[in-house]
Amino acid sequence: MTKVRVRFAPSPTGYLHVGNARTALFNWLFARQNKGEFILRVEDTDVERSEKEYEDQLIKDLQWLGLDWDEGPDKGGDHGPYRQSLRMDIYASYSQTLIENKKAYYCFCSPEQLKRERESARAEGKTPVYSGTCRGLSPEESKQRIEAGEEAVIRLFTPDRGTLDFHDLVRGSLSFQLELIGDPVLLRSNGLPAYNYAVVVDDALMGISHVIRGEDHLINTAKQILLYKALEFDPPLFAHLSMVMGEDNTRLSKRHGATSVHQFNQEGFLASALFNYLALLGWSPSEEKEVLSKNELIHKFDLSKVSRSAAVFDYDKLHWISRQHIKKLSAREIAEKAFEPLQEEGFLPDEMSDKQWSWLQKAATALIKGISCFSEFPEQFLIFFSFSPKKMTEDARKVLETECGTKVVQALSKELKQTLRVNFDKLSVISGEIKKQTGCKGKDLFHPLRVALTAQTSGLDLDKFIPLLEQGAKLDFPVPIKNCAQRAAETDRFIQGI
RNA sequence: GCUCCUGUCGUCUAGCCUGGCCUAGGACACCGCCCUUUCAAGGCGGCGACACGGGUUCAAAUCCCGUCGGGAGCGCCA
Repeated sequence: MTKVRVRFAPSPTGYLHVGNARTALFNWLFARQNKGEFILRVEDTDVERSEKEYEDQLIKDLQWLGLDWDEGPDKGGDHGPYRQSLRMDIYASYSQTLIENKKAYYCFCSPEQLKRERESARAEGKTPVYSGTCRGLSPEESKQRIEAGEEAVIRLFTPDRGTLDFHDLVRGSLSFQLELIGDPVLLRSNGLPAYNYAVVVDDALMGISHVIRGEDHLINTAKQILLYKALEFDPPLFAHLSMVMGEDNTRLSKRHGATSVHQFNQEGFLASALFNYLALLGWSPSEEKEVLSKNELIHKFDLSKVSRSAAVFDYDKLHWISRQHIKKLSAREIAEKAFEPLQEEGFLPDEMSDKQWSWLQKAATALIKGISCFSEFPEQFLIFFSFSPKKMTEDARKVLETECGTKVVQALSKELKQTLRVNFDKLSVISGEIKKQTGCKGKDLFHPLRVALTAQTSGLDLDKFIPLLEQGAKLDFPVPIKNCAQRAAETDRFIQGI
C-alpha cells in the first residue's frame, strides 16, 4: 500500500472554526495512526478574503490544539510551495496542457450572461448547468479572440451522459448524474485558478492519498474526479465527514456560542479536552471509555466507523470532558493555569513569592472541582478575595436572619475576637462552644457559620477553606484576604444593622 | 425548484453490511437516593429513542419500496 499522505487545506479568511478543526483533527489522527504524513496547505487564491494574519492565527490555533504537520507553508517540504498563491505557474501550465490536449477550452461567456442563464434555469425548475455555449469554438477562433484581448476562462470538457460513481470511505458508494455537472471553470479570467482545479492539481502533485473533508464537498468530488482523469492522475481515496451543527440544527455559528478554537483557548479550556471532544463528534471508541488522551485517540480512531449523520456540538459534554481532563492535572499545573486569569483579575501580584505559589497551589486544587475551564477560576476565588456581607445574596441573608443565624454569628464573632490563631480544629472547638451556648446544631449551626465567613451559601468544605483563608490572610496579596475574625466581626455588625 | 447526503433517547453514539443474542447498550444533560458540617464533586439508581407507512420473512432497528423531516450543493467563493 502506498504511503498515507493527507492534508488540511484551509483558506485563511478568519479564525479556525471548530468544524474545520475537527476535519483537521480527523486527518491528523488518520495520518498519525497510519504512520503517514500530514500536510498543511493554505488556499489563499481568493485574494480579497485571504490575509496573512489569518494564516498566522490558523497556524497558532492548530498548534495549540496539538496538531503538527510534516510539510507546510511555515516549514517547507519536498512538495511545495504550500501556499496556493505561490503556485500560479503550475496551475497555468497544467491548464495549457489541457487546452492542447483538447480536454479543456476557452469560454468567453460573461458573468452576467451566465447569471441570467442560471436564473432562468432555476425559474424553470431545473438545476443550473453551464450550457456549453463556447464548447464548439475552434482553437483558432479562441486564439484570435484571446489575442484581441477578450477575457476568457478555461473550462473542462465533461461528459453529458451517464453517471460518475465513486466509493467514499465513510458513506460507501455514491453516484452523480453527469448531466447535472456543468463544465467547471479551471482558470478564472483573472488568471487565478478556481477551487476545484487548484485542489486537484495540488492534491495530485503533493501525493495526497486520502482526501478527508466535509460533506459540503461531495459534489465537488465528482467534478474533481473528472479532472483527475483529464490530467491523467490517479484519484486519491475520499472520505466525507458530516457537518457540525448548533442545537437548533443549523450550521454551528456564533449565535450558538463559541465557535472558534481561539475562543476555547481564551476561555481557558485545555487543548487536550477540546481535542478529545472534537474526536468524539461523529466518531466513538469501541470501548466505553470516552475520556481519551491524544495518544489513545491515535490508536483507537477508526475512519470507517465515522458517523454519516450531522452532529450537534454539545457544550455540556465539552464541559464534562474538560473537567475530566482538568482532574488529571497536578497541583502545580493547576496553579500555573490559574495564575493568568487570577492575575488579570488583579488578585495576584506580577511576581509571586514561594509562599504565595504554594498557597495558590493548594487553593486552586481545592477549588478545581467545580470548574470546567480556567476562566471560571476568578469567580471561584472570590470566596477568598472578596468578602462583603452587604453584597450577599438574599438566600445568604435569610440564613443569617433566622433565630439561630443571628445567635451563631454573634457568638462566633465574640469567640474569634479572643482567638489568635484559627485553624479548622480550633474552629471545631469554637463551633462546639457555640453549639452549647446557642442550642443550635447541625445545619442550623454550620450554615450560618459558612455564611458568616464567606458571605456565600455554598463553596469549599470549611475544613479546607479555613486553613487556606488564614494562610492567605497572612500573605501580601494585591487584594488582601480578610481572616476569619475580621469576617465574623463584619458579618456581626452587618446583621445588627439590619 | 433540482441534485446529492442523512434520519436510533433532548444531545453524542453502539447495534444495521453478515436479520433472531435488542426486554435496543454506553456517555452528556436531567431527576432521585447515598455520602456530606450547605452546595458541588463522587457513588448508586431512574426517566428517555429505532421518523412514518407499506412490503419481504417463522422473525426487521437491521433487507426492499414509498412518504415525511433535517442538512448540503447548484459561482470566474473556497
